[in-house]
Amino acid sequence: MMISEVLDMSKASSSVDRVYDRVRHMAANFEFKPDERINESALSLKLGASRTPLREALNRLVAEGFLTFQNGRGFFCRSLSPEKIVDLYEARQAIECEALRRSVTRASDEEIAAVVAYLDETEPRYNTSKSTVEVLEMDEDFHIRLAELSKNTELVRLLRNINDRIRYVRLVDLKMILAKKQIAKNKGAKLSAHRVILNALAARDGEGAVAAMRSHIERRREEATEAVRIAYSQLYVPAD
Amino acid sequence: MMISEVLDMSKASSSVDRVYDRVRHMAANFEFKPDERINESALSLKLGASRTPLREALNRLVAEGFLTFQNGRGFFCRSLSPEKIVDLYEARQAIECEALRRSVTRASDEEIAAVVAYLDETEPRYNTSKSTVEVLEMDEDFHIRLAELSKNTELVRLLRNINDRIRYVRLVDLKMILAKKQIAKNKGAKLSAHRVILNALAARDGEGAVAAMRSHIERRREEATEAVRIAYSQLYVPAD
DNA sequence: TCATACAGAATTGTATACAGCATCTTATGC
DNA sequence: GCATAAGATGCTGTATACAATTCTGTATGA
Repeated sequence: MMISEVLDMSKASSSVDRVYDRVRHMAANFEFKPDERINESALSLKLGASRTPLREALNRLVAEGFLTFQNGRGFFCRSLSPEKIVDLYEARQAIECEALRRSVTRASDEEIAAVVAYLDETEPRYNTSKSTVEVLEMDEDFHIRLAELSKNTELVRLLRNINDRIRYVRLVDLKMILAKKQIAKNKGAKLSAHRVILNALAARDGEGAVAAMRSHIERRREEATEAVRIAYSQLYVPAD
Repeated sequence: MMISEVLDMSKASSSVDRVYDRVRHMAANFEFKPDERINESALSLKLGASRTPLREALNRLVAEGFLTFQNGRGFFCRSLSPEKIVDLYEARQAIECEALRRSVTRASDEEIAAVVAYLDETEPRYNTSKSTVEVLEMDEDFHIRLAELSKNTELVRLLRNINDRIRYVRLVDLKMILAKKQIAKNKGAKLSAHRVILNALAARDGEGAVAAMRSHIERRREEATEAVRIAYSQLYVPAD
């Protein structure tokens, strides 16, 4: 038996799965423009699969909120509006605060310590990294690990979905923040928002942790309208 | 031009949509047993459509959490476990409390009054109705109307999804409550939980409203484990 | 100039076919 | 009697075909 056969736990991922991953990534990053109609034949050709598995993937993505569907007219990229993004930020607050509330009683000291260790490890790169994509990935990863402490798989699932749907705007927002050099001001003296949340959780201070999380996300939510405006301008100008 | 053409806004719903509605209903009500494998050919025959639109509908339902999917083995009904149901109740708390928090500043007095009117109208039937299905529908409807006051379509969407996924267990739970005659005790003197939440919202008392909502749902969450046990026994005995 | 109607092209919606797995049955050896 | 292997069966995964619908571009009339 070959080593590759032993290591291959991927269940020989199907055509639908491959197509799904690709299209989801494309939709998340607005490689389809907002409200753009998706041509099934062209896309299936580009992805090297027939329309049948493509349409199955597209249907999944509609249910996940990445695409929309109109009878007889086919699939479209989701629209991009400040209202929609604000809605998602609020949903994120709901999910993450609830998760935190549950984590206070359900997460062991060891599990919390593991997230602290992750924060210790990644924090240096936070302020030095030139890649906004990398920074955002670390940020998302932290929030997911934190949410997982709640032991509630549904909350984690919802958070993953929401994160992926606001990723593009968050990326723009992050660039905006870096451009304004707000990071530099925050560096050093003040504890990072993540650290504050985690300290409160470790101290089993539910109210404090939730309050810190709420205001942490609230800050970004308030920037959403401007971030969407910038996102639009980025989407409709030649790539840099 | 015929009147029917003018009135027909239904866009001649497609085969996928019809199949989707039917299968979603079946899955919500556990007409498929937990973890049961779904035979596509048999089901497509039963629903009068070919496998192609059926599979598109099934893929949507996987993304919505009603079904699961395993590569090469096909589609299965979701499993039914106390842990999963508790997770969903907690997600519901997160969503509904967040919606309430937003409604405090966003709902007009008139909009709140409309929900009060709905409560006034339906409340008499609450304690008299023999149909648990009707009672649950009224309850769900109230919660949706309340959530809509937040003007956050994403929260409403999430709540709809969660409600549909816990409906079967809630129905069992409701029968359990009625059997114990807890309704009779609550009738009269005490304000209904819905009334308390709505009063707090009308008074713009966000903290009070959220606290009332949280404990309202919490009470049901605590019964989830027993309700799931009963649900299981109902599913695996001859229908009454 | 604008609106409308029509024909052709393009695209979607669904059925069907078939290859490839997974599962079940039966047979065989221990 | 039990475990295992081989063959048969049934189901899933995907491609393709074609019907039905929508879209596009052009021509016609007010």
